[in-house]
Parts: sequence; C-alpha cells; structure tokens
Amino acid sequence: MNQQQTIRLAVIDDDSGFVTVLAKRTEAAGWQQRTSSGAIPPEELVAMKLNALLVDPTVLGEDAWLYLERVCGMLPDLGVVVCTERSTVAQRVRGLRLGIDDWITKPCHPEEAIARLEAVSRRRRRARPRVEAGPVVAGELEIRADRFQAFVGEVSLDLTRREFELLQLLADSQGQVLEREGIYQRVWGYAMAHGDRSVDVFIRKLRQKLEKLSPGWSYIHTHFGVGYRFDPESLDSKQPLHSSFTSPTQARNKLSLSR
Amino acid sequence: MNQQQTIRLAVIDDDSGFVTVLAKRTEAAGWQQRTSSGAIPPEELVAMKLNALLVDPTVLGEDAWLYLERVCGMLPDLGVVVCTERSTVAQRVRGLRLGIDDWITKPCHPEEAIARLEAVSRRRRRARPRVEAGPVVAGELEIRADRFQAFVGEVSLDLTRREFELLQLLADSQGQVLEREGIYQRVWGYAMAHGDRSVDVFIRKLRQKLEKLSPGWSYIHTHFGVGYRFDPESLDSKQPLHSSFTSPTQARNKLSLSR
DNA sequence: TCGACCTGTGAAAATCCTGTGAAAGCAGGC
DNA sequence: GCCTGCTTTCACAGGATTTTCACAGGTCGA
Repeated sequence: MNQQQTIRLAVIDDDSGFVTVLAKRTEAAGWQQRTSSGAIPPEELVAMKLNALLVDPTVLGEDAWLYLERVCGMLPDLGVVVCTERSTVAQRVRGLRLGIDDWITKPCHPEEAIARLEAVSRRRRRARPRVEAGPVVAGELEIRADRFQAFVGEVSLDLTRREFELLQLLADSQGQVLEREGIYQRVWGYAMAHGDRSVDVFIRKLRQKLEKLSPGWSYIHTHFGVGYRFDPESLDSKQPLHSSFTSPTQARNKLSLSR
Repeated sequence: MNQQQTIRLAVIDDDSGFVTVLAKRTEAAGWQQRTSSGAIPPEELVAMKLNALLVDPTVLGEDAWLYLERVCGMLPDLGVVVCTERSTVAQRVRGLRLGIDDWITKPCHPEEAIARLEAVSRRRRRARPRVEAGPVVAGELEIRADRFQAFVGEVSLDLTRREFELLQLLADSQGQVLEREGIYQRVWGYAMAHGDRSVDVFIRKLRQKLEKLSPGWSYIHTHFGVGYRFDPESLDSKQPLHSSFTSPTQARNKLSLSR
C-alpha cells in the first residue's frame, strides 16, 4: 500500500483532554481536523467533504440517535465512529445498524481511535486510480479532464461543472448501467433525497448538448427503472433493417433497445 | 431499496459455543456461512466470494499476523473482523493498520458481532460497487449484472428490473428449489401478502422471454406445492448443434429430470 | 375417479417512471 | 443592488411496468 491521502476528520466531543491529545496526533499524521463541542448540521458536514467523523453522542443530548441517523443517511461514504463512555450491547447494535461504522468505549487509547478512524476511511482510497493518460475518446466525443470540458472536434460542449462531472462519471463506466442513487452519490457527494430529479434533469442537459454538436450519435441510454448507461452508438447506418454487417456492439444495442 | 444482499461469511474459530450461537443467528438472517477451526488458505477464501470474515487469531498460531496480512492484501474487498480474548492496544492498532476492519474482544455478544460484520460488509460493498466477477453463464444464457440484463449470444432478453432481479436470484441459487415466500421476500424486499401471485406472473414472463430467445432449453422448473428451481436443461436430446460437451450440471439434470 | 388445491394465462387496472418546459432559488461578478 | 448563469424544484403528459383478477388446466391424495 502506498501513502494515503490526508484524511479530513471532524470530532464532536467536549472531553477537552481527549480531543487535545487526539488533535496532536492527527496533526502529526497530517490529517485535517476540526473539533466541535456540539452537533454540526449535516449540511455543513456535507460541505466539509469529510472522510471521517468521530463523535461522542453524549454531547448531542436527546436527539443523538436522530442526528446520527441523519448523518449516516446523508453521507453514506463518511466513516462514522462513535466513542463514548458507557453503552449497552443493544445501543451499540442499534448504532451499527443505523450506519455507524465503529463504536469504541472511553477511555480509549488515542492511537487506537486513530487506527479505527483510518480503518473506516480506508474504503475511500480504493476509489479510483484515475487514469492520468490522455483524454477519453468516445464516439465523436473527446473528454479532457484537464480542461473540465468535452469537445467534438475542436468545439467545446460548453458543459457546466456538474454536467461535466456527470458526463465524466458516465464515460468512465462506459457500458455499465449506473443507478441514479449511485450517480448522485458520486457526483453530488451525498445521498440523493427521495424524489430528487436532478440526475434526470442533468442527463437531459447533457443529451441536448451532445445532440447539438454530435447528432448522428447516441451516447446516453435510459434503462427504465434502473438508471443510465453511457455507450456511444452511431445512428447513421443508413438502413438499419438490412445492414449486412454491424459491430457486435451496435448489433447488441439495436436489438436490445435501451431498456 | 430492497433487501440487502445475503452476506457470505466465513468464521475461523474453534470456540464451538460461540460459533454455534453465531451460526444460528446468521442463518436466521439468511446469511451463507462456513465455519472452520483452522486457517483457510487465502486462495480458497477468494474462491468463496466472501463478504466478511470473522477470525480468532489464536487458532492461527504463530503465523497469525502473516496470515491476516496476506488475507487483507489479497482480498481488499473482504470485511475482516478479529474477535479474540485478550489483546493490547498495540496489537489492535497493528491489526487495524494491517487492513483489518474491526477488532472485538471476547466474550462478546453474538448480536454485536453480527452487527459489526454487517457494518464492515456494508462499507466494503459500497467501496466497490464494481463488476463482481464476470457474467454468470447458464445454458445459452449470460447474465450480466453490470447491465441489469441477460443475453443469449449478443441479444438482450429485454428484462425489466424486476424480471432481471428475479432471474438473478434464481440463477444465483442454481439447482435449489426456492419457495415463493422466500423469492418474494428477497426480490421485493418485504413479505408476500397471502394469495399474491406476483411471483408466478413474473416467472411466466421470464419463461416467455427465455423461450423466445433460447428455445431448446428449459431453465425454470416448477416444483408443485413448493416453488421454482433454476437449472438450465437442454431439451434436444439429440446432439446439440453447437456444443459437444456437457457440463456436470447438465449431465446431472438429464438424469434427475425435473421432479 | 373425484374433489381440493395449485399453477399457468391473458388482459384490465393501478402504479410508477422518465422526459420536459418552466419557474424559483442561489451565488458570484459588476 | 442588479444581472447572469447555474442548479434545484415542480407539475404534467405519455409510457412502461407491476398488480390484480378471473378462469382454465394440472396435480395430488383419498
């Protein structure tokens, strides 16, 4: 394993002794940390782009469970570790089921806390060794990550940031069907609220821009009840019905429509 | 969302009491479990396609660390939980750094062990929604999970989401008879109402689509009063035009008929 | 062989899902 | 503050999918 990128951690605890020692060590390890002695609104946590959260629910008061549930629901990728003084098996089980990743008991050795925070954040790292290589080409499209833009020939699609990120995600998983939740989670960075149509709307925008500069190609396919799949497909085969040869991909797509 | 996929767990421990209780509970939860009282070679673990591994390093003897390191290195997607009697902070930290996901202390409540196993598999699963293994092949069928679709040759069956999930479930339990209640529970995610015929209806749809693209094969078999069993069976006892060899599965089916 | 149960079927009815246009909400620059 | 471009939210229309029903045909045990 190579060196992990710095971890962004938030600590919600009012045990100043513990917090201080912890801060010292995490800083030494190069982590970025923010400490709070009270709940941090979930929206703010989202904005902080955290990797891990360490929290002592006793400082949350009554609504601790509710709070933890909301946080875990909203940030499924966030590593959440609870660290508290006394707890019953039932509480721990409830917490873990809720989405908490680890539950440790005070007093605990800061080194162990750190090791556990690292363990819960580890998943992130495996994410994607994005190919540094050249631009991605798909159909008539050329996606240049370095410019945050896609081109057809030398003409830019004029994508906004979100549009670009969405397109990039889709193109990176070319051929695979991606579900809306997953897309949202990866592009927006937090869980999609039930009933949110943002993904659909952005797909439409992408399609419009793609159609405008590259008619004759179909890039994004809808899979009803599931999500979308990116797969450049040339439409121009003059007579679809009689064409005597088609690439395997085309053939497959023709017959399967975009289900 | 619907049901969490069943978790495949392996337990390496010789504390028969603990193991037994655990097995009882995981079975009730629908997990697939295998228990061993000694180390399981990493290669074998890979083949088992596990989600989680619970291990007491004391049964591993001298080479415990080495073993754990190899397992964690080889199976980055596997959730590994150590459960042992005594341990020092240093050991735990070493283990967690090594790639272990959680370290709990015996005696521990089985419910908590399960909750923690769930938590680590949840995390691991999210980390890589990747194309688990290649496509599943059965008879002339090819089931591609990454496309939410099944194919015969390059032609899609055009399955809807439910149809696909049903087919996938059946195929995953190839050879086993599944009861309607169980099927419903796993595909729909909640209990089947008395008298609900949905499963039957979807089985019919699947059969129709299968028949259309792969006549000459029989995939889904009815077990009167029980449920359905998926087992590809070539109907034409003559020599199939395209295959001159029979898989063990096929051979077995020929002899056992469908009930 | 006869009834009591199950399962297969076709089709109507009820739901759910996606595409779309447009308005409302926001954030940054002038 | 005002403008401008981007994002989010809404409501509706048209389809696709799922559920539900009623009935026909099969299977099993007595």
